Amino acid sequence: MTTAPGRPRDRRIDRAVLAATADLLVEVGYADLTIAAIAERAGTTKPAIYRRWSGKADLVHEAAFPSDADRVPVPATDSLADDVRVMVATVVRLFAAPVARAAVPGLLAEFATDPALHGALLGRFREGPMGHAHARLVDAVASGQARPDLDPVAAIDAIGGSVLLALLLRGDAPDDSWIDGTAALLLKGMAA
Amino acid sequence: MTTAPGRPRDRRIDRAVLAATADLLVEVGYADLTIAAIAERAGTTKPAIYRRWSGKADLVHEAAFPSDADRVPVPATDSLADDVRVMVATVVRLFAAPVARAAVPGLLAEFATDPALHGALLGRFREGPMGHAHARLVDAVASGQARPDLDPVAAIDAIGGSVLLALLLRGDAPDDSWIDGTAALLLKGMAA
Amino acid sequence: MTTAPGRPRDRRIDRAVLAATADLLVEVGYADLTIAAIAERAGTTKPAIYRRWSGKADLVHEAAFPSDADRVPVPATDSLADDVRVMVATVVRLFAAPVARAAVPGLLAEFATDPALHGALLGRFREGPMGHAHARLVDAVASGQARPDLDPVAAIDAIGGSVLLALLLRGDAPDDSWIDGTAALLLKGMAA
Amino acid sequence: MTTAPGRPRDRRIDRAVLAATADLLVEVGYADLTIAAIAERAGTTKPAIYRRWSGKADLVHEAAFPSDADRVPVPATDSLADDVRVMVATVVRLFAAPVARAAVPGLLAEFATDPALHGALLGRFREGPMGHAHARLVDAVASGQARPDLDPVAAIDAIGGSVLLALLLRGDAPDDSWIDGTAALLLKGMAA
DNA sequence: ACTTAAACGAGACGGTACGTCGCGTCTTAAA
DNA sequence: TTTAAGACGCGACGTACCGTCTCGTTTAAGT
Repeated sequence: MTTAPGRPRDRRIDRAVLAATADLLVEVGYADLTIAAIAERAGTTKPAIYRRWSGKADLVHEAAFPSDADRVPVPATDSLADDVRVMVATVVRLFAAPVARAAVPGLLAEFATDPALHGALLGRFREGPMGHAHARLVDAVASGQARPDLDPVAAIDAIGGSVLLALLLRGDAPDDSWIDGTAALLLKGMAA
Repeated sequence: MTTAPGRPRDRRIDRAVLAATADLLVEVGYADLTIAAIAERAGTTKPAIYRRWSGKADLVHEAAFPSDADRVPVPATDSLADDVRVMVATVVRLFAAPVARAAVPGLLAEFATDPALHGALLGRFREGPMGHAHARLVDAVASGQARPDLDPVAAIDAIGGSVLLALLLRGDAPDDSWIDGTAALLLKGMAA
Repeated sequence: MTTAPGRPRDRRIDRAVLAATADLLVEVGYADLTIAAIAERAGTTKPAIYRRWSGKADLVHEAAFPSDADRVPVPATDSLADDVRVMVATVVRLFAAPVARAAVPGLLAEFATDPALHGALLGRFREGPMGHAHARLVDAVASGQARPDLDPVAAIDAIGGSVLLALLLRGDAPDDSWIDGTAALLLKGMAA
Repeated sequence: MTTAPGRPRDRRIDRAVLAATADLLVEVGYADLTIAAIAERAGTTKPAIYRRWSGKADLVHEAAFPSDADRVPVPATDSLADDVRVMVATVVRLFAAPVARAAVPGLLAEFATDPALHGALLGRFREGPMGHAHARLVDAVASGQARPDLDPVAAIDAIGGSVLLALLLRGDAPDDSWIDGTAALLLKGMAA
């Protein structure tokens, strides 16, 4: 394996653009976010951005959910109750961050048009928290902590969907009491 | 109360525009839907549309969720299990229709920019199926069918969110087994 | 004949754009002339310009050689000597104007790419001064003022080409002594 | 004088680039000619080209008028008639070649922006055919073959300009009858 | 053989302009 | 007043080409 020919990419531009995107996303929202404004804020130009990302959605998806953010795994304990609560709290933490809150509705809208992007973000979640949760639930069914007829996919839909809808309907991050209530509801629904 | 002066609006244009919007929405998706294309398909012009609706979001929201569609109430029985299953199925029926599937992500994205629209659609749901569900759950808590510490809001988030996320993640309408699994999960989470 | 439907063009925009084009052409030259700068100077926008003209060449050609400028015919006297001198002076007047001087090289270059534009400007000249000159020379041959074997086309090439090359080679407008010398040369070449 | 240190330039690249430029110039015209395309056609890269020429104009000017092409002098006879005809034919031969026809309008346009290039090409012609012609005409005035008041500069403008305009107006190379007619016209204009 | 220095290919860089598209508004004549 | 029609101001889009740069590699000439 040899190094790529030609002038190498300036990684500082990657970083500056991602940072500018995250900042502007929070400031003006997804709809009013323009590539030109990102370029200006990052001190670079539109072509330099299009060289790296295919468009606004691609760029925002990387800015809002950087690869190293989902590297915080759900710590599996032997208490299903604890783990479900951690799952809910993790999803809240991930999606309630200002950048994510600003990005998510726009990204969801783009998914309808761009299946590739859809798959990319989905895959990333599957290999991250969603994968962990799925494995933990399968394990819980096997060990008898959860009902034998529990559908892990439906359970994950319920966990993620509750948080997503709470955010979309009310806009602000769910508080601890909401998290407790939702975790209790879901745990009772799953437990043996 | 006297009739308005001048030439009256042509109601056929209202209908043609709504129909064209629904059709195009399914054909090209929310993002690629343009007012000019709707006008052309409906055999009318852009100003005639802007005279009736404030913009794309307003128009789509009426085309995808016509006022008479949510007139299908959740039939309250005295079985919480039956009612929860009906709630889930109703939400699926409402959001899995092709027009709704095409409209929802776009509308969610517009909510971030346009709080008025957010409130409008939300209010409509609150007075429709969501309101029914909320009342039924409050009643269930009071009658002892549900746990006394159940938070009806969290429960509704879970019902709606499960369906929404299932649609967003997988695109196609959830099948009966998913509905059964989700209804069972949620019911067990709520029941006394 | 009925009037065109729709909102009519704002003729003031036409005029403002043509004026701005002529001004900027002289200020910055053809190569550095941008549509965006013209739009800004004219107080309008790029799309409004592209609605009217197909591009820079089309616009410049109209700005540099407005339809009413070539409406100054060569007055035919019965002296071929006088008329040839007027022809030379007319071409000088037409092409030595600052706007024309700035426009001509650029337009010549575009002709290679855009035959339609070539034909348009050519036709306009044919119906203007070039047509007059051609008619006068044919007449001169018939009346015996000019040599019977004179080719009017070659003669017109010589008149126009002399002026054009003088401008292209030296940049500044030919003075009266150059005009006298060239007129004398050409007259002697044509006369019987 | 010692030889330059470092790796010497590859002369094959010079030749390949000039050939590619001439070919592409004829194929796509000056305006649509890009340095990247030339580099690709020549099997080299943009920096290798910019190392040798300052830009498109410089490169084209060398490709269209190679230094050895103007080495064909006007053979001075003692007949002014013969010599004028040769002058006209020489200019036609020089400018009617496909490469020159494609290059000239573009180069003329660049002259407006780049006086250095203007001077360079002009100087080359002055030391070539234009210089020869000028000397011959001065001589003709002195020897009495031409009118004593003949302005050699105006005469050269007329010769070159006639050919240039004929090419620009009609695009194809002038035929022999046009050359005869033009030579006759100019000769009669100059002769004593 | 070993340095030295420039040319090489590759391709990203900052920059500027391009021509197009959709928005939501407006102006007109006719109905 | 609404209609059809279409131009309006506005602002962003994504692309193309410019001429320069930064790499790692190659090629001679001078040691």
